[in-house]
Amino acid sequence: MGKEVIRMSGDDDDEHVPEWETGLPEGDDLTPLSQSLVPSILALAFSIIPERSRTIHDVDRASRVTISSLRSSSNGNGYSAATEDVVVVVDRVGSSSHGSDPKKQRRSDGGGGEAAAVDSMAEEEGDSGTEKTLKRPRLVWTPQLHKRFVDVVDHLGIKSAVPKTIMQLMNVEGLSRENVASHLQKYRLYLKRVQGLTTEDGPYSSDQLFSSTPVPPQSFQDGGGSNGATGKLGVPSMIPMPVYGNHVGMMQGQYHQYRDHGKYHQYRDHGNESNQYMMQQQNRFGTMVTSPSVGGGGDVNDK
DNA sequence: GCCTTAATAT
DNA sequence: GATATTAAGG
Repeated sequence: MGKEVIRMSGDDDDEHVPEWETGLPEGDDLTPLSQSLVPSILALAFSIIPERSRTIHDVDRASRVTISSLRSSSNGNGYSAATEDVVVVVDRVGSSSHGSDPKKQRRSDGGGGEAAAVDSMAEEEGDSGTEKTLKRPRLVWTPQLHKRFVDVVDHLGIKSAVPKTIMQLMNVEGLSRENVASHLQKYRLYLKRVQGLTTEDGPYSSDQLFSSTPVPPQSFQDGGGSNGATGKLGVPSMIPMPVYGNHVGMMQGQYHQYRDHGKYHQYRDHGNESNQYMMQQQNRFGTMVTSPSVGGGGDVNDK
């Protein structure tokens, strides 16, 4: 349990999951998920190779990779989705579900194991059912999750990216507005820092310092460390993630689901409602991370 | 009510 | 020490 070896090699499977694609818009109908977060000039200065804008196809591909990997490794792990109920929509506990929610739409059937991460670690409180009282495990922003976050923020524009909107666009079950807000806070701090270094700060005094950390080597992927998400680079560990093709951490995603937050719908239209097309690429891969090092689980932490 | 900022907990 | 969660202010 303590270790899930992730291997992303043969990623070019051609496994499609038709069910998930029905109803989804064509890739060409969608606007690019993101654009380069770093201005070209800046990128040039830092020797960052601008990546092409991502499209739904990219996301789809990533999803497939994830799925295939899950399938191949689902045996050894306890999180193999039982059979059905994979998608868990936790928001609103008592509400009768209607089948129209985009979130619920995605259903995987035996085999695929994609669903919310509700992980269960919530053993302590009694039982399932009262998600409201459950304590939510600490959310771990995996590279993938973060990437998605960045994509969305980038898509919205840093100025209009607010927690709620971001959360909606990310469309990740179990992710609360608070989670996003917190992460956004950190992200803004990071951006500010970067900007400070490049613009107002003198010439290129510390550019080198920064350019040396365009991408975290592998510190992100910690296998057992709880939040080792960041090594100790001299810089904030949040990097917009040029990591494309570096799917190393793809599987490790795991976030947990917490109390119901689902209370809002989407009343205030921000003008962009083009969401939904983002498929969830990482949902419940149950690994736990949080703390105790070893499979254990018990990290109930929280306060 | 939501967003931002600050403090606290893990 | 770093990151996430929680609380308070705007």
